[in-house]
Amino acid sequence: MRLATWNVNSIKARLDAVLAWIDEAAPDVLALQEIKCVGDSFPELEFKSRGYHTLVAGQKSYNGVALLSRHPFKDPVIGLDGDPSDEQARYVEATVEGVRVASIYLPNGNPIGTEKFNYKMSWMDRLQARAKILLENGMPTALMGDFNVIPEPEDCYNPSAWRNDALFQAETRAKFRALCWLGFYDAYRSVRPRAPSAFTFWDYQGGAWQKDHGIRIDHILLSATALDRLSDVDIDRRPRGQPKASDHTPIWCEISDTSPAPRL
DNA sequence: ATGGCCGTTTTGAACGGA
Repeated sequence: MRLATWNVNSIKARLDAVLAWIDEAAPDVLALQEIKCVGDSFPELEFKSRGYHTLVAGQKSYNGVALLSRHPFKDPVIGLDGDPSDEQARYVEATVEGVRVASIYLPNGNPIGTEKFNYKMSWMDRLQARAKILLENGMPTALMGDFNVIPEPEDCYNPSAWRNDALFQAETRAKFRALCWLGFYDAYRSVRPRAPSAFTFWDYQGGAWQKDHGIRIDHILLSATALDRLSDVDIDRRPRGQPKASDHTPIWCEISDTSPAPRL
């Protein structure tokens, strides 16, 4: 089963690019972020005609996440527990073929020292609480999306340029690591621990793409039971180089039906 | 100094992104 995630920065502006990518990459599940539309405006029919079910947590103008799947969804959950007053559409979760999958758009949190950063921190605490429940449920699980976290200095072109950014704060990175200590594994680094320039985002400004001044902030976190079935993972940089691209590019992984044989 | 963006919204300056 192939799982993928992509912050598309408006599904309306990116529809042709997303359709072209799923035709080529053929993911079984694609988690989308920043669809920037309400559920009624989501191009459900275009995906349905390609054999995909859709599950949408929409919001007008900002945020918005969705899941596409070739197989039916079971037990969908829209929204993240822990703050009933939170109206931002940043979380959707469901079971596909016995795997629990989530599409996550974690708050940006800039500038630091403001209510936006506090919101990011409390959102990460809520995600931690949800992740704990998912592990206790015991199903193989993939948390996929735009985490807005640069985990390590190697995950950005110039760490000093990000020192005062919410994406690279010690507190932000510590909460991301807490998810890992809980039992969620960074799929990309599990397979490619020292791959350089493993970026998923390049700013529109300053020729960042042309200079490869990127950051790795889109992640697939796998429970141990899902990691045990991981056979491949990669970042597909090609969509970022297309005209009218999103500032993010997709990352995907392959989960085998059974665990790969031990290499002894 | 070593850059210049993009998508959204009661269409045009403001906001959010990272």
